[in-house]
Amino acid sequence: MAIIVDKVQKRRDIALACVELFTQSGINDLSIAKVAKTAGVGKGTIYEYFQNKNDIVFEILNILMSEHNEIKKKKLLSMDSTKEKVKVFFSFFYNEEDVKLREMYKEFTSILLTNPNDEMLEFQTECYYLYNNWINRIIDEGIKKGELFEHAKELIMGLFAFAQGMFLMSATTNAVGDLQKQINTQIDILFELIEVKK
Amino acid sequence: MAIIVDKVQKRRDIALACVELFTQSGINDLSIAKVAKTAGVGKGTIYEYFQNKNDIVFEILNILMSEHNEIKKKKLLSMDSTKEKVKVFFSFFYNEEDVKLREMYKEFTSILLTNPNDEMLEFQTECYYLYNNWINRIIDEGIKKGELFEHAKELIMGLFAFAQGMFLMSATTNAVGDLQKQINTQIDILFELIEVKK
DNA sequence: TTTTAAATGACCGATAGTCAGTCATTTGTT
DNA sequence: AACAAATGACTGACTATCGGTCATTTAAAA
Repeated sequence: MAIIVDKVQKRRDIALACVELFTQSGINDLSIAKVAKTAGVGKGTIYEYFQNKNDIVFEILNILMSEHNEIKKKKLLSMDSTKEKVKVFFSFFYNEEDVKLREMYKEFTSILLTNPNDEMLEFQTECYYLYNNWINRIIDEGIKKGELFEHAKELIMGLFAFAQGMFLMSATTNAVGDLQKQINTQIDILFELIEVKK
Repeated sequence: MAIIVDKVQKRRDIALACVELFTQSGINDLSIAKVAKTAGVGKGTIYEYFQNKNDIVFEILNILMSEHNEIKKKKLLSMDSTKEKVKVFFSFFYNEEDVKLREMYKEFTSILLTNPNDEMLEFQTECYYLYNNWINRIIDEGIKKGELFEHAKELIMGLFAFAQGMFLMSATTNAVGDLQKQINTQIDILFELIEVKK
């Protein structure tokens, strides 16, 4: 036998070494050669661990995403107001600290729209369910605490799609000035409708 | 002088000749050589009329988009119910007859997310304003006719982003079953809130 | 015949992806 | 302990492809 490396870990390592590279330049301006050099491995090695350039984007997104989820989970636990929780939940789309993740998310979305593979679609689907559950739980709590009306859920579920759509627009047009404001205003409007007045 | 061709028209012609090609294969599987062959011109000629492959996508989208807008405009004029108008307005995202446009829209969005140029961003921005105006006018009419409450507008404006977001999700996950139903249900929910009960 | 816009495809440079060969480490044998 | 054999990891030269350029050709108009 010979050396056995942890394939999964090495894949991560290579991807991690290229986070800056990918978040600074767009994927289209990057060659595999450049990536290999940055990661300090040979070009052939890249293909031992990745199918292609898109696959590297996928791995980087995975890494940044789970980091992000950990942090957000903690943040949400330390909060009381349901409305604030919802706002923090959606802050991903404009938060200064999530720029890198957002850049990768844009690249990844671009890939999903044109060259998806099953693994990527499945990942994105999982994310969707995960976030849906998060919101659901936040709203459920709000209802239990008597802050929100029972019908809150059916209204709030559209919010995720709304935020996604606003983000897309802000990324693809010059028409969205202040994304944070737009999203939070919409949340305020919705809460007017679902919040139990005291 | 020599032959003077209508540059704008020829650009359209070439693009039109490739609509099928682009809507069937993804842009990544298409070479300029193939495009040129399909359009019946030399490779160099392509570059007389387009900056690059993305620019061809842009032209095709332009064509399909304005066709679509014409048709939709007429359709909307022939309708009475505000709610139905709104539903028809958003049918772009799932209508069987708009598949090709949607395919191109996906490709175009993908480009906008990673390699936009100013012209594309401006176009997309114009579209955004145009559609915003359309909805606004529909809702305004509804208010004037006494079908809707005054506050309808602030609620309905989020709908565009919502639909956009739902479309994105349906295109990038396996989690959205029936897009038409999802969108229409959300419209129904909203109209519950803004419709004047008789 | 001259002029000039339009069209062209051979050509070039870049790059994604492959693969035959090398290297490093472990295992088995004496 | 010494060494041979086995094998997975790694590599970068190589190939095929493709986007984009440009010198040349074509043909309409003057």
